[in-house]
Amino acid sequence: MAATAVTKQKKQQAEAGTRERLVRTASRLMQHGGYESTPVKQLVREAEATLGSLYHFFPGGKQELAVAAIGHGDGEFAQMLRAALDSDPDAARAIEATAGVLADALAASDWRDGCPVTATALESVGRLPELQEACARSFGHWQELVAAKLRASGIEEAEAADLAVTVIATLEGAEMTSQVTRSRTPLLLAGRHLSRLVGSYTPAGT
Amino acid sequence: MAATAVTKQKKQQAEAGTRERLVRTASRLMQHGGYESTPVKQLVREAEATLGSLYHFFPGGKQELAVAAIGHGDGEFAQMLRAALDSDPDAARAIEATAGVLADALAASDWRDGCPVTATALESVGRLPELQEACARSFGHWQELVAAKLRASGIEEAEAADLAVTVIATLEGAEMTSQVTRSRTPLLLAGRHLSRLVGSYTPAGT
DNA sequence: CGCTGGATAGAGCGTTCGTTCTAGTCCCTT
DNA sequence: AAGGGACTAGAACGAACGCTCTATCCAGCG
Repeated sequence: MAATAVTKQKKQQAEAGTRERLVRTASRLMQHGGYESTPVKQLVREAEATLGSLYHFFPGGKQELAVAAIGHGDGEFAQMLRAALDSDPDAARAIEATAGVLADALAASDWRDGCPVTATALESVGRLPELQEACARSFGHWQELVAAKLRASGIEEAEAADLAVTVIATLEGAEMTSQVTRSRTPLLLAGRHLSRLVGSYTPAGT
Repeated sequence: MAATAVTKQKKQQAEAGTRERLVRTASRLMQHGGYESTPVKQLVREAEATLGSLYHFFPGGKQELAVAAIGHGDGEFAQMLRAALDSDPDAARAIEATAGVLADALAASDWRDGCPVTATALESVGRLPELQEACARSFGHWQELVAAKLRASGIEEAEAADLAVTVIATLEGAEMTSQVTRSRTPLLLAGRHLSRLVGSYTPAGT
């Protein structure tokens, strides 16, 4: 048991290359076009892997890889979120700054790099339960990050949790609107309004 | 010219059956799974039409039909939005009521009938420009409906337009979150928070 | 040194995709 | 009654889909 565990660890280091490349590429492509619009062959080509490798690492095929890709996107977005939220001690201003960061990233990618989960989430509803759950988990993680920031700014526990749900939902909706209209404005407005909303819950000024 | 116009009018009444059925079915299926996940054959079957009819009415094929379907979904959603916004003279309360209506409709459809545009909008970004523009137009229409309501409640012109963008974005994001998590809560929270936000802009109480 | 099993490689499977095409039906006009 | 255009009908096409399969490579071990 212990021996197999060690072996497995070694193997994972060795295989990290191809497996990681597949997951990262899948995450990026699904961020752009979602699940159905991302053919396995293109995925494998861009990841510089082969079909053999894909089905070796993911016997469950495209869907299993997609679940892993959502997990990867979850982590990446969470990292960006943490950094943006830490940029200002005040929660309201930090959230406005986050919207700004999202707007910049979106514009810099020619409006391609939206939320790494949204597109897939909508496709998965009611047809790919495992994917749908992975997406739901991602939203939960991000909400928790925001909630922690709100609590740190003195907002009461339950209120913070509720507010965090709306903050993430608004950022998601505004990001989609910015993508489709090719304009930073929706995200910047969302930032401004979320800041005002959050500010109305914080006990004191800064 | 006038004669052709009359002829056309007659024809449109005659052809309303099949063409309308195709558009309505496309709108419904795309509401659930988006563009790529909706095969033409299934579409034609459920609309009780045939491929011949589809390519007769929409020489541009699936994409042209999709644009028409987005337009149809736009109109349907706008109608619902108007009704919900009219349910209360106060803008803040009306918007909260709207979120409630969306939550009820979503739950009643077993979380399938989300926004008729969102899924397609995300898929269209950067690959199907005509579809993307149709989606952007839809968002614009809905924003205008909300903006009018806000202005009617005494919010200043420019402020109302900005706020309307965030209201629609938040409702979109919350609806998606509700769909994926199979829970009314995100929509209901969005309604409560939007109400508070809008209330902070309205001049007087009620 | 040969053996073994994880990893790579891609041709090819059956299926399904969007679309085209020809044939046919129906009704309006003359 | 005859002609013509709008509409219906679905078989068939090439391309692309996700996936399977056999062959090969190569590092680690007895």
